[in-house]
Amino acid sequence: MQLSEQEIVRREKLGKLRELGIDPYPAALYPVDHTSKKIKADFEDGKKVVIAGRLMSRRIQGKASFAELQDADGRIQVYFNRDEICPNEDKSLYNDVYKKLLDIGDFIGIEGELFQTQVGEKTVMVKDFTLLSKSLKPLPLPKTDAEGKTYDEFNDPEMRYRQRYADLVVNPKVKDVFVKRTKLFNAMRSFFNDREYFEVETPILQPIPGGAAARPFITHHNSLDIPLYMRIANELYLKRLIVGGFDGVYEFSKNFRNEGMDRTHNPEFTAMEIYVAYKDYNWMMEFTEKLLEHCAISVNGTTKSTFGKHEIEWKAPYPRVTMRQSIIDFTGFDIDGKTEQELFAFAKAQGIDVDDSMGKGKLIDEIFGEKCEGNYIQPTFITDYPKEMSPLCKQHRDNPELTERFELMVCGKEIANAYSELNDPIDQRERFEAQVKLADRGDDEAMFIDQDFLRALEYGMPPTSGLGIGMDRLIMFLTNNPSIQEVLFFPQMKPEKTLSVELNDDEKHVYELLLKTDQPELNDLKDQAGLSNKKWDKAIKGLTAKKVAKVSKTEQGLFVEAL
RNA sequence: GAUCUGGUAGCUCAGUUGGUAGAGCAUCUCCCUUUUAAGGAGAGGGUCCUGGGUUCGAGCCCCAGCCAGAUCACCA
Repeated sequence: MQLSEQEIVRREKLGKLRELGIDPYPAALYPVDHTSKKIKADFEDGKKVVIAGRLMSRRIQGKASFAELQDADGRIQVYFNRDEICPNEDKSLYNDVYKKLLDIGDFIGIEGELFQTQVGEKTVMVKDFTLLSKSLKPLPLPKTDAEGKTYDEFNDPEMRYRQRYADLVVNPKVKDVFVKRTKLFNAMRSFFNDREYFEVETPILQPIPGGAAARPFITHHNSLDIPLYMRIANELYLKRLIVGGFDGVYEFSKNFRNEGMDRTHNPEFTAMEIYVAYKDYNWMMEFTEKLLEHCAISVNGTTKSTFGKHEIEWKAPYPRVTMRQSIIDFTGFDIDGKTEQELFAFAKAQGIDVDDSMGKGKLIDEIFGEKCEGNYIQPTFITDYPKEMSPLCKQHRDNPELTERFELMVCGKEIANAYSELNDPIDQRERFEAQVKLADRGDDEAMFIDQDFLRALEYGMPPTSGLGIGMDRLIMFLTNNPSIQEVLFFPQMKPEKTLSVELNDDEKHVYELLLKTDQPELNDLKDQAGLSNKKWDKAIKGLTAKKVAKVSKTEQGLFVEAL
């Protein structure tokens, strides 16, 4: 492994610390009794504290030094004074250990007393300190000046996502996003638990990937010798539990879809699904808007949030628009009672990309997606979707062409989807069969038939309403992040290239020639090698970089030497 | 999948018809006892993403590739 100079220096310091009898990675617990936040909140002159964290900045002024310690809650200034730390003749703890052997990024523990500097900064006067863990790699540290302008920010998205640990240490705002993410999950949990709905877990490895139309990941179970799919949704399992007699079940479900990746799609993502017996989608709309209002307040302390140039108002209630009305509003076209041919012709005329594999439902969805969806900035329920595109949803009580379904649109994107769940097992079987026909027509997202799910429905499922919320998208809207990667700790990335230290063919060739002659002149060796100028240049530079050869200049000329 | 943009020191970035690579911060050495924009002086540090090509000579031009970002397409 090729180490930078700074990494080598830090490794040397490690050795020197050990020579001084200091273990750079001690085992014992460190008796922390304060955090940076607590110190600032309950400041008291002269109070004794024990804190620990990462050393994040140092301003050394001879026999004294100010530094900043960063812990999980933030930063606190600490003051190192040589004569405080080293009251006796031996000043090495300050002069050597602190000044020379510690680095930014090291974890240290500090015992000290609180005081305020002449400038009024709350500070810990260090009485003793302990190295807790030595950092061998320099952190990519940004700087902020007095005007709040930041320089040298660690802001390359690729590096930030690949090295999220460094991103979190160095960019406090990143940490805030994930704190809010967890607050959102906690807020939802308590909202559901307060209503006595039951959190459950269902299989991630499934023999049939059901509950959504998406391309699954396939894996294989060795002893059963069967294919298994990673779940694309948990809907069908949660409904089985309603069959089993639970009144309300919910699950935060890691789902996996083998599809394209971009700023709103990660191969694994988190959905929340909840199913409540004896309810319908009208009840669920009220439930959803109350839930989101509650979540917005828990996460941001207010019902408003900013997303890009939009301010979103999460306060319930939200407007409700039928899909038919929405299409009339934005195109003037009434889809009611239209044939597939008429819908196809209209879509085509509107310049929407449609093809023969699309049924009526899909055509309507394309028209809605193209002409309407993007216009809903404030939370809006779109209701009553066509039957064909909602195979798990109950037929509308007033119109057999439609279903009792709504989606919640925010900033032109879908963040929630809910049904009055289909519980007629015979109807459900027919809908699955219709999906199979769509699949035969070329719709690669149509669903499989889950016979076991049908069996469960045959035992009887009470009328139930179900809701799914895309948690990643919701947190994007609540934290003003336009990219899903910003709200996932470890977004999926292509594997990093590993650099090989081995010699390539040209380097080997030159190296062999070099070994045959003792310190040849550079130009002679170049002629012998017979490589193009560029290849020669690469080869000799490669050899010197890998420290197997050395070029030295004397009065007689340039000579190459094997090492 | 398409198009555009980018990849240079630990970090953020410059880099002139193509002439052997620069700054600031960080690092190292020395000086500085309540600072806070980063004190003063000096030094070291590079696979210019990879592989080909053109050229006497490529960070720069050409071709192919890798990775990332943005926009679009796809995404019940």
